[in-house]
Amino acid sequence: MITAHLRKLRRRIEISSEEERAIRGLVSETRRHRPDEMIVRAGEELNNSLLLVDGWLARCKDLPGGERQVTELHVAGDFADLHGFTLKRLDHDVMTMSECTIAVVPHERLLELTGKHPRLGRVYWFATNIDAAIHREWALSLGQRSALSRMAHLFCELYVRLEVVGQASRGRYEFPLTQRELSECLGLTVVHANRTIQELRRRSLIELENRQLTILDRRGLEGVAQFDPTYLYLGKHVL
Amino acid sequence: MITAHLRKLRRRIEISSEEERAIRGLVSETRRHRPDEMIVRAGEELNNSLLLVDGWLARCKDLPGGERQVTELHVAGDFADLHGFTLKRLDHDVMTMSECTIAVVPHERLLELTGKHPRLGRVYWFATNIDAAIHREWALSLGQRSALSRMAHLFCELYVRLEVVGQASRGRYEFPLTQRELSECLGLTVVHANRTIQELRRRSLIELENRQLTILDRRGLEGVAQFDPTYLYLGKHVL
DNA sequence: CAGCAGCTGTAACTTAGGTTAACTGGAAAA
DNA sequence: TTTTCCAGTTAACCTAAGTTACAGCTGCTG
Repeated sequence: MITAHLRKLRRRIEISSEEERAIRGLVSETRRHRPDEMIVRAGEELNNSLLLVDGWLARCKDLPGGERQVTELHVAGDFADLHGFTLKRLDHDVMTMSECTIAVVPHERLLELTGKHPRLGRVYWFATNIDAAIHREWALSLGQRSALSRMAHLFCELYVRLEVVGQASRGRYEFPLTQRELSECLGLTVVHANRTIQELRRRSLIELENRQLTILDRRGLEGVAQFDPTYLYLGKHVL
Repeated sequence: MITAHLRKLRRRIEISSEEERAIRGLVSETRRHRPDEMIVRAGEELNNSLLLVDGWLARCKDLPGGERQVTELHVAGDFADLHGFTLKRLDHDVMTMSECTIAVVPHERLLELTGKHPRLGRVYWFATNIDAAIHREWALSLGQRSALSRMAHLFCELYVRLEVVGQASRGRYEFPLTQRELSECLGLTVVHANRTIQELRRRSLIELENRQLTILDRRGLEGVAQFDPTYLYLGKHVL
């Protein structure tokens, strides 16, 4: 059920089998959701955090005028709102971008876990800090990279993150977002997002059809993205 | 020495006097820095976190071409790199924006503190999660707000954060950044940042001279910023 | 199986913000 | 003093991205 999550953790730190057992005990129930559902609303009080087992989620922030910015995308193995454990209510919505399977983790269990295993407390603290590092990289993209470079960067980031959980290989992964949703990640209009996809296609860097993304030239794509995965903290880490 | 920090914490959560004593014991030494110094370099191994006692710091991310994005500004009472406690190395530089007084907190002491006081562990986890919430609000600004609204938003955010630590009142605070540095926060060129300041002045929303920012019309400024401080989590919080 | 809704693709035109470059004025060197 | 330097300012011009509008396609659903 939560193998992707453990795989993601183990890509960064050691987890003993006892710790693994404790982590597996976090989940109280699992749920299914249809695409385009809002599963956490900004401001509502939280008693659970949601561990994404399968599918894609987005953290969305909206302006009164309706403009939307996605601040992070989540894939299998990610906690979508682990920060809700300390924040108690979120400053953004969480929406499904595809069919999703979600494991519910009650905050009491997290409290108990981090009490019994202080190291796992630091591990999950670390996990929210990686989310923050991703936010910073997105801010760099939004503030300084061109539309083309920004989109290329997002495709590179997702490739790496999906590969960790075995959902990307041989330059391919399923990319369930519509162009509108993609444009909301990148701070572009749909029309310009479309032009930008065309340009990446024209340069033979990617293919994108039927929700399947194929990276034709990884080097080339990483080049236009100026992609450096250090910010994902993938090396082995001691906590 | 770290009164601003305690004031900031207490604005959000209860801190007992015993906890206060433990927190005061974190600091090993304090240092002074001149403006425009790099005090933490991206990637270097960290054994300390830095608590800003006085002055302004910025978290900077640079592109190979030299473009810089500031991902967060820090003022008195903030930990500049508390996330370094779990990340061990940063994905960004930390630079002084003014003369600064900085208290050094060794990671061993943080480890000891969070071991003895698990609640304070959650408090500091909470603190890094607020930084992430600020990152998200900046991403929303960078992706969706106009230059004018974005700059207004930054001025509003800083007013609230400085007021908490007693460094802003009656619509005024010291703003030590140059227009170049300000432009790097906002993802604008210096020239356009300048035009944008002019426009805020023309609308009688702010004055800015000799590194002093005066907000002439708080309502008006918050209006163009569409500022809602919820993301700063200022209410009382239980952990 | 008609009709609608949502996603994708294009084109024509507009605009916010970028670029380059030049000028000002004050403060620190010299 | 004079010189240098840098933050701030302004202007002229340019371009990446936004806007509006429409057409084609797919997949529902009634």
